[in-house]
Amino acid sequence: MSPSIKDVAVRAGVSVGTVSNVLNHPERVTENTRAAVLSAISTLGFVRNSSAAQLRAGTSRSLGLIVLDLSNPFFHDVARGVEHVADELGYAVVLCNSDDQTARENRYLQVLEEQRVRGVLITPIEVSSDRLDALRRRGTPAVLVDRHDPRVNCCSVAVDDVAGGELAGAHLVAQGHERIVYYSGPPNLSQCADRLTGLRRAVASAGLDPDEAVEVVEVPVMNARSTHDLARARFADGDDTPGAFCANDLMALGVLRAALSTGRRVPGDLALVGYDDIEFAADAAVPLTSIRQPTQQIGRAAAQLLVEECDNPETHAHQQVMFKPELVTRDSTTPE
Amino acid sequence: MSPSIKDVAVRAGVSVGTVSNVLNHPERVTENTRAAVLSAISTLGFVRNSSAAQLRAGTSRSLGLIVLDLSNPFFHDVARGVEHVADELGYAVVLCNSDDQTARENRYLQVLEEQRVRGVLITPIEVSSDRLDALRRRGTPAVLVDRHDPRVNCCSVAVDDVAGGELAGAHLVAQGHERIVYYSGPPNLSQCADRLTGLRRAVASAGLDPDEAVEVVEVPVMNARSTHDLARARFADGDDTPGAFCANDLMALGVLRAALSTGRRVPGDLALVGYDDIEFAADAAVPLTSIRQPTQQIGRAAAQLLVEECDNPETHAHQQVMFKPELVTRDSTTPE
DNA sequence: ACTCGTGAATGAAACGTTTCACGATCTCCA
DNA sequence: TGGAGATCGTGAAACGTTTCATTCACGAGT
Repeated sequence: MSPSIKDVAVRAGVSVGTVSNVLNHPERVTENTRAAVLSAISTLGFVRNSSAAQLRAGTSRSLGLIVLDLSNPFFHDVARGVEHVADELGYAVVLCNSDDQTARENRYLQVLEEQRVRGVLITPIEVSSDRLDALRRRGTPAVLVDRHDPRVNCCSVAVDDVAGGELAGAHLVAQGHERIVYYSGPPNLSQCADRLTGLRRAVASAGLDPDEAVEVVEVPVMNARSTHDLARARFADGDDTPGAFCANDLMALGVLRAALSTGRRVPGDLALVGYDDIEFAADAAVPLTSIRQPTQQIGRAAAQLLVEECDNPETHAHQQVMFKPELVTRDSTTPE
Repeated sequence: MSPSIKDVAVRAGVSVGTVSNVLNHPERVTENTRAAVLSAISTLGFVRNSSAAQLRAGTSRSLGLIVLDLSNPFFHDVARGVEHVADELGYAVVLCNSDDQTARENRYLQVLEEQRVRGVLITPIEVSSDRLDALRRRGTPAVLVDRHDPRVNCCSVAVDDVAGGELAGAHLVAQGHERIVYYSGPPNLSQCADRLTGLRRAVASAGLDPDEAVEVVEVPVMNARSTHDLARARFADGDDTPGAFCANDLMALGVLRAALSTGRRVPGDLALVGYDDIEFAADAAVPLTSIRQPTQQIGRAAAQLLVEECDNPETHAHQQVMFKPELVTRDSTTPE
């Protein structure tokens, strides 16, 4: 078995309390004894048992973060933001990937609660989850990431998707395109629906009729291949709509490839706007105009809200933070 | 404070030992008492305190996984493989991202050891790390991922990079290209060096002189943009080498864009091979021929080795597993 | 010489589990 | 009827920390 604080105490000729003080309150201990204890620690190779420490202390300094999909750069950046703030404030982050499976999400919530994390950051699969409600009822604060709670029962941090759609729409209209295809994901995803709302709003405020100017194409799986296949079929059928807006960049890359391989010039024949501004957007065959979300900031803000709630449970007031997205213009809409 | 096993015991009218049995050995307990205990648990909203459990049990059922860079799809897939196996064997995985910083790597090693994880899977920044040696000396098994230990002191799982380079080289030569540019990363990375070795070997065994047929271009940062800039400059200078092999797919995408934008046809004027077969390779402007590594399998194998060592510490013999990469042929080398 | 105050170290209690040797109760059969 | 098993449940000990009231040692001030 690995040596305990007791072994260290014996070796250094002091009591266990003193060893603990060296570890946690070095200033309470004399230079000499501290040195003796530290040397005992290193010769024995002592490593503190955090289970015991946390059991006694009753509370941990760690946060749980449950994201939908770590392979999505969006969530990866969010996580980075969270870790950064947590680091600064002396919290550890337990990173969990629910992979869009309710079973996994629930399991992780259970594990995090058993570990007595101070709080949880989560992009839930369903906005209202019994498991999550129970957690919060028992006193573990939670913050929603990239989602809003319809009943405003906890803090949340998200991005204004309507505004994002509006940015894209306004940009396309400003380039003179009066007909736009919107490649959407499943319409029950609020992100997809909101972006469409924004797009239609932009079109309307340019004096066009949204019902005529905007055509919605629902793509079942929001990836490049699936979108490519759909778009290619449309192009083969003679689709010559001059503008396209995609619910994410991967989809836009699919449309781009379909367009180029059917002899269309981008942006000459087709102006294309994506969403998310993923790293590769700038490096695509035609660099992609996209809507950038402040991903790291989302993570940072969420972590700050959570820690604030953990530290001041009584005075805390729930907040719904909403960031604004930003248009990044590249070759896919603006001729060089 | 949240209710403890004691509160549950009182509520259900049984002893704490019985509650513990319901939790851990349900078969030792009568149908009736089990029901009573479970109902007490749910009305009180009891959640087991894993610190206490682990403290008493002395050992945990969790593994640590430290990767270099979670934003790299390669490591993401490895992690997926690890989680899958761990799940099956009833282990939890603590996922850590060292982000290529020694300080972070050391901090995580410390945390994992304090948590008394059963074992650690790691892609270390330096192959020989004092911190890691110490960990293993104190009895926590470790397995190297995507690295080999020169002193064969622990298990490791990696991919044969020489073979990968050879595959790429043989393929390009078979297509009739007798001059090849190798876009390499920093040559002190064994991955880059090994792939070059393989490439030269393939060229040589086709009867060509490697020194003449292979030109090495060192790209300082292994991403798309940096490679694009370098390649574009070369193309502008009139480079007309018919074959190119890149140390990873992002670099290949950079070369691809540079080639297309300077009017070259791919594969007509330039045949291009990448490495890693990242998800986007198939969806690039010209779908990319690439060398696929069995990423998930790496993770699975590593996890299996680790668990094996954890379960049979005495009989265990260290193994160095080496996977073979695979050529995936797409349009960037084969005319349609 | 005596007390007081201060700073350092002590040691026992407590945290919430799991474990295990030990009772209690019941069943079955001689 | 009695005793041997088998089956359930009990309760105290133990895990390795942290905390905190207490003790100790040592100078300074009267």
